[in-house]
Amino acid sequence: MPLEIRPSQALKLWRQVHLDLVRDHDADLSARQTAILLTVYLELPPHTVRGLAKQLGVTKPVITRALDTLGKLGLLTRKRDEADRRNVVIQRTVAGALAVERLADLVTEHAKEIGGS
Amino acid sequence: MPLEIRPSQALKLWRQVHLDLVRDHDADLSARQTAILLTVYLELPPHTVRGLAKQLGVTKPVITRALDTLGKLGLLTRKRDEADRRNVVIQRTVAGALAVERLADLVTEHAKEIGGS
DNA sequence: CCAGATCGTTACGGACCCGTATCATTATCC
DNA sequence: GGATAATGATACGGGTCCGTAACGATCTGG
Repeated sequence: MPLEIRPSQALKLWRQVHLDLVRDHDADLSARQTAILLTVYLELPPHTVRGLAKQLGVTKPVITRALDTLGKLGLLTRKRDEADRRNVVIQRTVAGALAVERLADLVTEHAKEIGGS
Repeated sequence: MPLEIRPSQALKLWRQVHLDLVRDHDADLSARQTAILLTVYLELPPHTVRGLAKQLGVTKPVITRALDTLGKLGLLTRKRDEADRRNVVIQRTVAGALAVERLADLVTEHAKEIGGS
């Protein structure tokens, strides 16, 4: 049973959520940062810089810089992989989980407000 | 009949669409630009710089710069209001309508892929 | 008319992000 | 061990955006 959304509903939803994100002057993540954050919190670990770069179709420095920013915001952490010390494992944080949860609530709340017209 | 989305579905949808937006190296609009674009195309005209600034809760220069970028991309146009020449009216374009439509399709397509688990 | 208000834009200094190229560290394989 | 490969981080030059403050153009009211 797929999720049924009509184009007009999708646009209304997209707009309302983005309005909230813009008005909430704290969390203004770029599309890349959002994609990284959600990938780390939705997909099974482990997550590496290389793996994320491949999934997003971008270069490694892009991931490194995004991790710098997301780490500064406390939304995730980096740790050396002790098995293979070349790798860096990206780990979740409490603050990050809360931010993801808040985003989920934001979307679902606005979905409720959108009539099925 | 409200639109029913559970939090886990919302997050999957948000991630998949953002992954597509990141991989599509053309249209990487910021959250503010997206909010402006969708407001212009979903809400009734006329749209002014001041009105958009108030709706988004940001300052006027932010809107001006976003309109510069969106205009350079051909997604909308500015026109002097002849009745009150202090005002600037933001108008839609064919390319902008297509971009909005493409975004709507992107969201609805990914919604279909998300199982109702 | 002319002072004041309103509208959108521009100037400026600073911060962030990008893509390419390069680097330091670590593992692999003969 | 030593050459090679792989990983993530960094350097650099360039572009975009931000927030505050100022600006020119235009309307309004006495």
